[in-house]
Amino acid sequence: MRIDILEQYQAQTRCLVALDSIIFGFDGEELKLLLVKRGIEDETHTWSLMGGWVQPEESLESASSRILYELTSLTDIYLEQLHTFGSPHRDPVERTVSVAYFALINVEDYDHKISKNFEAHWFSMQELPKLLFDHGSMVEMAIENLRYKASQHPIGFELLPEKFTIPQLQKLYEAIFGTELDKRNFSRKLLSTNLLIKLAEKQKGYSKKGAYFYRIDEEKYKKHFNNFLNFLPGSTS
Amino acid sequence: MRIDILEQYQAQTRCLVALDSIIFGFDGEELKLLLVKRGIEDETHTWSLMGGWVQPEESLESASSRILYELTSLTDIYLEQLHTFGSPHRDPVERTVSVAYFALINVEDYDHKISKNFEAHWFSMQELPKLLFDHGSMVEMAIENLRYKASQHPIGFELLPEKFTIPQLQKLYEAIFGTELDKRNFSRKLLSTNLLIKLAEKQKGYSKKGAYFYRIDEEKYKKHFNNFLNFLPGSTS
DNA sequence: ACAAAAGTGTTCTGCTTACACCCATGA
DNA sequence: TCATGGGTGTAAGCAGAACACTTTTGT
Repeated sequence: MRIDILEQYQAQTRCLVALDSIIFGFDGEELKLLLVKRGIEDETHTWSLMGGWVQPEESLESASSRILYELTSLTDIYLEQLHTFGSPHRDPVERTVSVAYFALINVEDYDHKISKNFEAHWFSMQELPKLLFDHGSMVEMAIENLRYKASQHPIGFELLPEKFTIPQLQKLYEAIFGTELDKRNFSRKLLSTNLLIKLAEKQKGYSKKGAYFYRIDEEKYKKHFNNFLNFLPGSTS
Repeated sequence: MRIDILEQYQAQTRCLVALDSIIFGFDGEELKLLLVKRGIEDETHTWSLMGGWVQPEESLESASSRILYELTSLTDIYLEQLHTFGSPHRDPVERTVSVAYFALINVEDYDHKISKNFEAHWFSMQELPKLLFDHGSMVEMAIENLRYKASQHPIGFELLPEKFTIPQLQKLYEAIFGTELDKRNFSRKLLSTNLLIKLAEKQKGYSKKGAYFYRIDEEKYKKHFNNFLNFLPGSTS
């Protein structure tokens, strides 16, 4: 390695590199976003995305998993890089480049008793508070991306418990797209993927008749992940 | 702002933040990638993506435009953030987080007489040399992304001169997707977008009959950018 | 006249949509 | 028994795919 290269490296300014996670959940009715008040340290009490800084020996992926784990104590969650935000003054304290990830978690698995270090709260997408810095744009981009992804890949399942019913899944898609779907067309297309395994058990309590539970065929799910689903329109009935 | 926040900021390590551009071009037959030897400074003579560092008062977008301008002296080119790469040791000299952008340029506009600071060369996608660091993965991700984008949005035009023929455009799509398309289906679907304006002039020299030139309707192009095109399969004839 | 590329239409198939009735059960 | 949500089938329309011949013109 030649000296002039090292000099070039030396001459550059270094930036803080942060990670922020847009964490989506679904409570059976609405799409939700998990926000935190970095309240212990911050008097302004603005809600913000869960975030943190990348550590010296960490990749971006593992840093964002770690940060998510610190908040939710969940592992193996769906996590995908969204976009990197780097306007010079997005963070007024010091220039910080932030890599945003979006995560899909199953709200039932989220244990809110854990990590009292953070004051966290699930917000309806309809009623988001004002967010820190440019976190609002991050959320906007994330929801767009989620819509696209969900239309093309069967990622909806990541937001549901292991056992779920078709009406639950339909409600989820309706929440993601903000539209109503025809249940006949929806279930036909869904079942035509052969991705679902019908269980003997029925859901109790929600409806009188009870809907059958299904689980996803993990093998096929991974294998067919890149197949288009095209779950977009289709109207009510 | 409370002291403990400032302390937290202080405690973090800073990283170098780089930008790398995956620059696509089309020569009428093949999809090409523009690579540079950062030869003046580098004895190893590895080819690499065009890159640079983000400056203190620059956004990521403007930094990548600037870097592209330094190499090609082109402005107003199609440039889109692809992904951010941050493995701890991807750059052996010092930890560098690199934000990759992909660019579409018209090869005819590219003036290779300019910027002798860089030894640059157009490579066929079939015959890429070994690349610096993780630039190979960047290129892989970029081509996937280009395929997707081109299938959903009419970005193909960005790679062509202002006036182009339908057979040229078809060859471009064939190069992007590595497949052959049926010219009847292709031109029908293309014209059905109403995005093309037929010119009186015909292309000379390439074929005996000569194909009509078209140009794109800029207004509609911008307006309909988000409309799906679905230019994927369709076989030969 | 012939070679080489441009240009153009039709049929078939399968997916998407729209739409309505019966079923099972808890209250 | 009735109200609520679960579950299923069918017909019409449309877009994608497959496919072949004529036109133009330079040599």
